[in-house]
Amino acid sequence: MSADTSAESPTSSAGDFVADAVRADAIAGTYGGRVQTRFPPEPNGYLHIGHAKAIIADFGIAEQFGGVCNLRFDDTNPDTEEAEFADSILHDIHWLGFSPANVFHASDYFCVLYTWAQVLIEQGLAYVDDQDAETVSAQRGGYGKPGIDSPYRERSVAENLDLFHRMKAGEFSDGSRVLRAKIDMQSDNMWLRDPVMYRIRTRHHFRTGDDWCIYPTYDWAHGQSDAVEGVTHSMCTLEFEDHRALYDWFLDHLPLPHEQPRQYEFARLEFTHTVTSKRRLAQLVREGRVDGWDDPRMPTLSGLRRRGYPASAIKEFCRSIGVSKTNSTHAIEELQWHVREQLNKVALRRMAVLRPIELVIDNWPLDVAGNQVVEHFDIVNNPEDPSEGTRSVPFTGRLWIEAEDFEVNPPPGYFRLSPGREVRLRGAYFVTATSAETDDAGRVVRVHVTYDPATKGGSAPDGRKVKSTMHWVSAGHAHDATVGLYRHLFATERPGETTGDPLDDIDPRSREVLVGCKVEPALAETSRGQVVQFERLGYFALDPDQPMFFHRTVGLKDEWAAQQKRL
RNA sequence: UGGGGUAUGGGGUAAUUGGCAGCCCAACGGAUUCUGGUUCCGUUAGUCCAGGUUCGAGUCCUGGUACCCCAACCA
Repeated sequence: MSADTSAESPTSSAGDFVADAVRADAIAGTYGGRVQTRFPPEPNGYLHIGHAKAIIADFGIAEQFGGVCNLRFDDTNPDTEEAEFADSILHDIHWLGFSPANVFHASDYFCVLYTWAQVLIEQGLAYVDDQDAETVSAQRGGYGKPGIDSPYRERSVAENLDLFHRMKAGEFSDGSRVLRAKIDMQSDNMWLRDPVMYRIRTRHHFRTGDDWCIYPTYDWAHGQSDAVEGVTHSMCTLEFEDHRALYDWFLDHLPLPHEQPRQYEFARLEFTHTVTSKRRLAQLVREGRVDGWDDPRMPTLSGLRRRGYPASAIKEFCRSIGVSKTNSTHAIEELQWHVREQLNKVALRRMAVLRPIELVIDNWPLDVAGNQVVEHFDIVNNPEDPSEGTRSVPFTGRLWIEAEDFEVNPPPGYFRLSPGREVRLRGAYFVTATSAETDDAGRVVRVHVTYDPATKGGSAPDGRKVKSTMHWVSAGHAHDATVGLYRHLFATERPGETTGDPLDDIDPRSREVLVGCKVEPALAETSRGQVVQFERLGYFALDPDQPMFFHRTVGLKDEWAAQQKRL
């Protein structure tokens, strides 16, 4: 299936029941062939990987059927929302490669919502309740237990209208009154037990300023905003399934400018070892456990971007998992597979040594001044893409190699360097180990080898093979760099497995930083922010904010550790 | 305790709507390879349970089981 290796190559995408619904509507002519969706984030934090699924579903459906998808900020709660968050959200959507047809805000409709609330009041379908939140909640009853009517439920239309106007005028204190829909306090669906539509909140809103002191709730704002905009298919996550009856109820009683939209619910995207809860991510930022919303350890889109995840990998992953109603937790490795898949085609290859030991070539020549000869080799930048060309890498008789690339007593299946064995130094020469020096603790610190001048460039004229090709960095030319290895972002988040403070679950070993690893000089020419593959070590992103600091994006095959264990 | 949902190999996701259970990841085996990467070939393994209808059931019927969501003036 590699005939088409372009980034746009469509992999088989999983099924999508919303697409089926759209098709059915097209056949039935429900919306006159119109398809309109919307992505409705609340600007109270940065977008995380979980949102990517919704973005791709919303924009994807519109794209697939030649419809439009708008961005609509669900900014109905002035307590938590900020312009900074709205900006970051728009930026992340663009990064993923989508362009909203329009950028709307629920707050654009505060006036319509206010008018429509009066429409409901006039029909006797909404009333002002003077009770406090606790009382209202208690009266709501419980599962299997009916609720009881508020004593204010039967107020006259005139009185409700008057009270509602005065709520808006700021005559009442915060929390002293609410506007409620008059539906059914006996309903099995808790959301139909006279839900709150407006609450009094004397607060500054980041867009409407101090124009309002009453704010609509999610339920009163969402479906109505969809209806005003002309949305046809309104997708949200599974926990809103019970709200659909309310969504429909409101719209059934209002003078809508378009055909009535319908809500569809799909399962939220969850990963192993990953926190996808905006509340907890906000907590990490607030308490300074991370450097910010875009910290590379964060599962936010901005964090992943900084970590080197290509947007295409995230999109391909989402397409592969489809849109279904089954609650499921995806192995984070699955996302990483897509990251490697994309990166393998484009990441430049470089050599680096994370845990260096010295390799001395005893028969390496000296020049007339008695210094070691320096030879330069042209090494291919990306074997997957010859057009990336080669780079010149200096080579001498004193090199750094990876500590784990040498074993005094090689276990079975180990085919790198060991005494008497010949291996290839990538792009340079074949070398054969002769002896090793150890420190006081018995660790190998220096390996002595001899090289075969006939194998210059890395291949033997007599056709003999070696079982291993190792990476290396010239000791006299190496740059020191710092590498951050992110083992796990956060602890496993599984319902039932979490006890106490969520932050206690974070693995303190989640970040391992290696200081002073050795990288080849050509790395310095690689532009910042780019992802390179360190030969055999995995993919690393050069942090644009920190000179010579690399974040591990993903390993090649993270099973290396397991293989080691088996040996 | 009432209501709303969901169940397909180890993890996900399909099945022309009643017609050979397919695909991706993982695992395992082999081939290629100047990265223990990539690529290629192959193997293992699945319809929640119990009945029923039918020539034929993942799909339809009956009855169970498990898990998720709902009693915010959050979204």
